[in-house]
Amino acid sequence: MKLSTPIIEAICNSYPEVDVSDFIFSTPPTLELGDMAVPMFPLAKKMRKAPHVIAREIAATIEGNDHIASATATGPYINFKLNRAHVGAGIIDAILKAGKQWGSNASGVGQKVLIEHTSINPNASPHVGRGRCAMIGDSITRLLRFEGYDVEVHYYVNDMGRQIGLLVLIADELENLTFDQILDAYVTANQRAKEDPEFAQRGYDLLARIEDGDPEIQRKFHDVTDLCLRGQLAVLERLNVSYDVFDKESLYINDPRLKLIEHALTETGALFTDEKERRVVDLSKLGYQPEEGRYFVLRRANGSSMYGCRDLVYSMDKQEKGASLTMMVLGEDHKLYAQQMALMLEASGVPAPEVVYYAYILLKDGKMSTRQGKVVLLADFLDQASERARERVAEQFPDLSNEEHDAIAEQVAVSAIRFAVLRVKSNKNVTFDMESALSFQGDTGPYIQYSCARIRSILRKSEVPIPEKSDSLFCVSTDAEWSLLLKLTSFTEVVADAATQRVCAPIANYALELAHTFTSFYHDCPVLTAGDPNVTNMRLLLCCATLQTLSNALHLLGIETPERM
RNA sequence: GCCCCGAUAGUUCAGUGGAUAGAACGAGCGCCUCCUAAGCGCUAGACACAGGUUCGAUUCCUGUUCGGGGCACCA
Repeated sequence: MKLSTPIIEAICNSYPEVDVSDFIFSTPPTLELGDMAVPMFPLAKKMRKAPHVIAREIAATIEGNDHIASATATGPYINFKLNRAHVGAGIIDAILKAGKQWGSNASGVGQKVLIEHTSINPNASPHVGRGRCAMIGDSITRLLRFEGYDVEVHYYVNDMGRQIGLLVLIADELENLTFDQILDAYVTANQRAKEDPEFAQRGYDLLARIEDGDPEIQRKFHDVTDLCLRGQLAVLERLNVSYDVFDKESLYINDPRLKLIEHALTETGALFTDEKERRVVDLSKLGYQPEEGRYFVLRRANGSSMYGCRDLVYSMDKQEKGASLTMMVLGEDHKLYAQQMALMLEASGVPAPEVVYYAYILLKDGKMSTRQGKVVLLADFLDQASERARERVAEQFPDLSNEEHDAIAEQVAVSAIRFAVLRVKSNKNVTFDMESALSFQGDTGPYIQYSCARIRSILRKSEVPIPEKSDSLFCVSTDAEWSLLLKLTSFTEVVADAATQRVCAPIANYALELAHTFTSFYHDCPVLTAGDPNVTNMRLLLCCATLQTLSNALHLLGIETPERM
């Protein structure tokens, strides 16, 4: 039950004319003032009385019960104190009963979602900017699954196009191209295409041939793409990011459904052949206002299709898979493009996907640049972070095996990067600083994992059995315990808001706050050495509930919690 | 030039139409015979600027400045 429900009931009992929508709950600045506050400003207008007068009147009529200990008017607010033992026991029991499901509102049960994310061009090992897309997409997937949605994750493989053509040319020259060489090869290829028109033309020729279905060329494109994709997926897998379905761009080249789209666009008068024999969509015919970005080219003069062509069919294909919601995670550089696609899709009777955008990750000295080698590769970060974490764990737990050291180190490294990226709202540029990301101190993923490890340590050492639920002697004797209980119970609401808004940053920040609240409790309230068996019991329950909540929150972020660290 | 995002402490980030704007890093001072010091406590420090809406704006709106992204044959 929500903490606010008994309060609403109590007020409505005395004031039947008050409507639920008049309530805005907030938290008083300090626990001394109360646990929950209701400001009287909205009611003041309705009842034509000063807020502090109403507060005093209403507070006087409220009687304590199981849930409510007291109601006090403080200026224009009514501050409620809750019955700590009763409410606290209810919170603990709800968490332990729900277990791994604790926090879920089950808002997505029975609904299917198709989400596409990451879809990196197969040309290099992914850097942290690309990783932002993967981590956001993966966390939204986890969040929606947690809420009960049936989610299918798709990855669009850009296995053709000019860049792959150039890469194929280079691969032909160098034999046995490896994944590690691909970035260099890609940079070289682009450089040459710029300086050598003949080389560039050969790349375009390859595109025309693959579109004609030349099997030899298809094989070459496939080999280069596959090499690259496998290398990229290995890195993403280290980050706990996974996909269900891989859709190859090349499969959509000569898709008959494109004709349907072109037909629909022609019907609206938007699709025309321009003076250079290109097939162009005039988006202003579809309701697009600005002059910039008004025209969208579907086919080159020679009839070969542009990227957008295949993407239109791909979007149609995704929509036809029967999901009630289709989503994409895109960099903000794709905003205009996605808007253009949406207009063309809708004109063709295909609903546009819902898009989550993310802004770029910057480095301290500016933008990342693949060409200048100014990037932080995910693999490099993970290697360094893992190495650092390993040294620490090996020193602290020499009894554990090498494999265990490695496993913990990797979990810590992944948590460092995932947390650092996910805690920032996705529409903001993030400045990534290698040193602070590697430090594991302060507001970091490892800090939260550390809190979990401390809880596990207590549970391991407990000589009394861990209780499964609260008993009649449950009591909350300190503010530290009570603050922790209040923090725990707010998880459900955090999840609900995050899921409806398709954001994961609030989950990350919640986990951090909860870890801080737990640590205060940890320092103030001895568990095993409390002296009173009832207090120990209660605190053990509190530890279990906190561990469950932190684990659930971290799971949504794709972060695991080691037993020791 | 036009369009879309953003601007909170020295730095990196939270947050809210209402009671004292939170952390962390960095700086200074403390704390391990005590469940893991990847920790804790204390001190110093911020809502870019100007208007407007409102009983009340850091939050909503407009403008300015600064930063990021985009604007037809790349994908």
